[in-house]
Amino acid sequence: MSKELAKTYTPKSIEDRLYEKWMEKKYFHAEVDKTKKPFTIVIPPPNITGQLHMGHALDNTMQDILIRFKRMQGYNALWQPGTDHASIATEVRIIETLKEEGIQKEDLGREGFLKRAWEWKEEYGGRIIGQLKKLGSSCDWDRERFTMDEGCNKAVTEVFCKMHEKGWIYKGSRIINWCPVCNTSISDAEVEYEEQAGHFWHIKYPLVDENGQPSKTEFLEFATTRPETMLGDTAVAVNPKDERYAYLKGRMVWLPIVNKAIPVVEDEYVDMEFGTGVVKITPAHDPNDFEVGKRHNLPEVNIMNDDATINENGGKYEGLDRYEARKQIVEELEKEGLLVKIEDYSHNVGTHDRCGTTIEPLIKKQWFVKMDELIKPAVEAVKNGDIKLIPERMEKTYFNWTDNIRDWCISRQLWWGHRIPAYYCDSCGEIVVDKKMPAVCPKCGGTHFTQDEDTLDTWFSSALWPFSTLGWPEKTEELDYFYPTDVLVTGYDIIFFWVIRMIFSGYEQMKEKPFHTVLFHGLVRDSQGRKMSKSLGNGIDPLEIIDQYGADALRLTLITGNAPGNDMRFYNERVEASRNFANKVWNASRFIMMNMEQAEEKTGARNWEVSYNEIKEQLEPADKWILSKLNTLVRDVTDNMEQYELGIAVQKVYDFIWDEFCDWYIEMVKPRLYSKEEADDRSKAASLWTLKNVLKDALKLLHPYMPFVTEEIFCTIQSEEESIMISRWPEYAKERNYEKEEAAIELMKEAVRGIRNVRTQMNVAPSRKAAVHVVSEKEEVRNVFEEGRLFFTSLAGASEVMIQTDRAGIADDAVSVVVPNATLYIPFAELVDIGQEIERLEKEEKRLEGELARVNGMLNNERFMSKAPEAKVAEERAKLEKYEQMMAQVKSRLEQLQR
RNA sequence: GGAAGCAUAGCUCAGCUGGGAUGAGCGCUCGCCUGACUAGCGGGAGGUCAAGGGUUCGAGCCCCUUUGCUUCCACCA
Repeated sequence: MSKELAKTYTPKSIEDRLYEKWMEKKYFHAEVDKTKKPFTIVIPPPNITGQLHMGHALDNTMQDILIRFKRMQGYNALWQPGTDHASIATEVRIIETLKEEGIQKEDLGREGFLKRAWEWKEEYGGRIIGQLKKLGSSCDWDRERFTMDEGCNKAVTEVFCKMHEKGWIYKGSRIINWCPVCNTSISDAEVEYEEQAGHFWHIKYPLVDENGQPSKTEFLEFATTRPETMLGDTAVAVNPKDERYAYLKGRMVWLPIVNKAIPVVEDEYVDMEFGTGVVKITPAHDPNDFEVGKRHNLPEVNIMNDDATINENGGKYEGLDRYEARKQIVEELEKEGLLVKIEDYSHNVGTHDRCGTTIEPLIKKQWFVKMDELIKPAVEAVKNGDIKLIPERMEKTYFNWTDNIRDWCISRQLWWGHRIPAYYCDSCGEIVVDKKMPAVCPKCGGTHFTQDEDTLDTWFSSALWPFSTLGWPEKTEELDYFYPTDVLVTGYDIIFFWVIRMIFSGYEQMKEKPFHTVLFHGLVRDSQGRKMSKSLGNGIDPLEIIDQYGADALRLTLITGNAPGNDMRFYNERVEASRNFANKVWNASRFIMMNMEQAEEKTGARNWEVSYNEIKEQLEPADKWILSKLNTLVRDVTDNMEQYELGIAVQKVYDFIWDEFCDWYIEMVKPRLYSKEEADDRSKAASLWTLKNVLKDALKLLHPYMPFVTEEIFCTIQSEEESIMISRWPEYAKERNYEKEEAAIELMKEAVRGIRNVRTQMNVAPSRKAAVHVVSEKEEVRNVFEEGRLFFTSLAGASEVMIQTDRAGIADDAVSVVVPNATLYIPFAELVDIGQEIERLEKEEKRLEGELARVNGMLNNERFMSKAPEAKVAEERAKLEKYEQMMAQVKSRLEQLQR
């Protein structure tokens, strides 16, 4: 009849099978159901180019925990999955593979290239999904989306047109970051600064004399890190307050090589303290110079082609690469005697975060999103707490960005992505932004249009993810029901790219926040604290870890021992510890099932398969104690999880299962289970009932963290529910609080620990079994144990051992240990070294003195008394009383011993 | 240049709005193959909570200063 757990825990043999079962049963699927409260998470869509890495594993484990938890709590839990087309990343990868075949993307043409890209998506887009499944992610795969599927495309076009109409999307000529290798503009957020060793070239330009010729005697010296840009210089700037250069007002300088006169302008931007206080101005190739140029109406001379070679404005340098041009220009300047000196200089250079190429600031016509109005509700939402960031300190990073926000450059010169819905009239060039190609030009009546060649920044579509995936811009039931979503889980590294943009998009399009909480996690680093990266080759593949230790172990490892938003180090020893825990749970469960089976064989009935009320009267102190402990655990764990303190919550479950349940309760209950007496069957049933039900609830608490092992055990041990993942989350039950029993067993644990210590010190041969009877002068303690017997295996072999238990705080209580069949009687005096005992008591006395001082300090402190809540004061008063009692006992015992 | 974080046991890290560091895992060490589990059981050693100052009856936690490390933002030619 009974199913059995395999003798050894082998995750490989259970995980895939259980996942398939869950899929088949459609447990992950959520439908609109107005009778239930929704709980929604949208997945940060992984790139289709992606391979699951530790960051994903952490991110998705956290989401899965929250979703499974809420699902068990009875929410209609939807975890909305999908993937991101990742325009640049994917396009770069495809170009790479094409290169291997000796094909250029231009050879294929736009359509041919896109065909390849879609094939590529089909081939690799599913890979990461399969990997997420390995992890146990309970996403609603029936709702899987893609940022470039039909619905998302619609949403993108809709938003673009709406915002354009509002004037918040515009096309403008600006200086942008250009990647000469990817051949596209990139946003500020995609620029990564890198410290590079370079040079500082000190150069001088001759002033222009009265005849309009370069002076032979007057020069203006300055320094630059990019001498080649001089080809595009249109001015030289000094600070208006700089008296050294006051004489330059209105004069011109001679731009060598290009051989023309350019003005000297005065601008606050120039730092007088830095270098010579003179700056050459190249508006077309430097963002700051661009601003200066705008202020002084300077011409913008672009000297570069898109591939970073010099263009026709560079005269004889035309066609040279930027670095080659630099070399030759420096040589020429030197020949002319205009090079003063070369200094070594290390400075930050902007590079493209995707390919590492040094970016080139260029002036280009690009599409921008105007941010000043759009950002306001996003700032407000975090300020007034509508959206909570966890940990809170992330707010600083958030505001740092919003306060310095600049317009968002959204056009990319790529093919893979959402093509901009802007159309140019072939006859008059009029720009029409519309959802589809217009038929007639509103300006000239022309009927032929060409669509803008550019595509949108990949984050433009992901910004809409929380509502586009739910059907927007259509008015869907889903949108109505699941939006706003609840929690967003992500790494702090994409707060600017994604989080902020989703927030302002949500407010703008939906008039409502996209989620109420953002839960940030840190980076997963290697065992030495380095970032995991391909180039270092120090990445740990989560799939290998799963293969070796199981997904459960990996998940537990990623969640424990880490506070929100902090980076964590990953090393195998920690995974091993997690796997060992899974194994522990496995074996404890085997033990319980084994005993149930034996009991059934003996009595022919499963007389523990009853309700709590039916078994209540038969429970013994140990049973009540563990039930009470479990009850508290349920409350605490639920609390922690609701506060998103996942690591703390699971740590508590771990401690409960291993220490309290396995190491204490199971040991205490063994003698009862092994008893051959028929009279003990009732007691046996009570313990089996407790074992099974405590285990079941503990498994439930653990399930969000370790879904596979808990499901396998749950389904084996029990028949009425078909899966733990749709079972009911345990709830705190007041009637299962047994304070007296709890206190008594805790006391006894202290005592037994004492016995073990004594025995170890005396090197007494171990006895296998022992029963502990509690003799207490306190009535309530006696009452608890009157009927109860507590048995231990692997316990000390002494009998009639008196142990002081004032450590647990109750005076004059003592424990006597009776060992069956033992003939050895060891008087207390022989067991305890009097000197040691005095030392211990003196230490205790000192500690109590400290405690008394502390509590007295509090109770006598006016400020504390006026401000502290009553409960707190009462608690402290109780402590005071307890400490005073203990003190008295310690003192009398000391006196006794010292005599 | 601006900002944030970290500094607690040999290692990696928890410690909630200030109220006893019996902290956790790993490692080390001693003793156990006890009928669930050697992926285990029972003990033990190991911390002036980075340094200095302040607030407080009381500080790992709050404030200031210093030192060291990490990260983010900006970028001065």
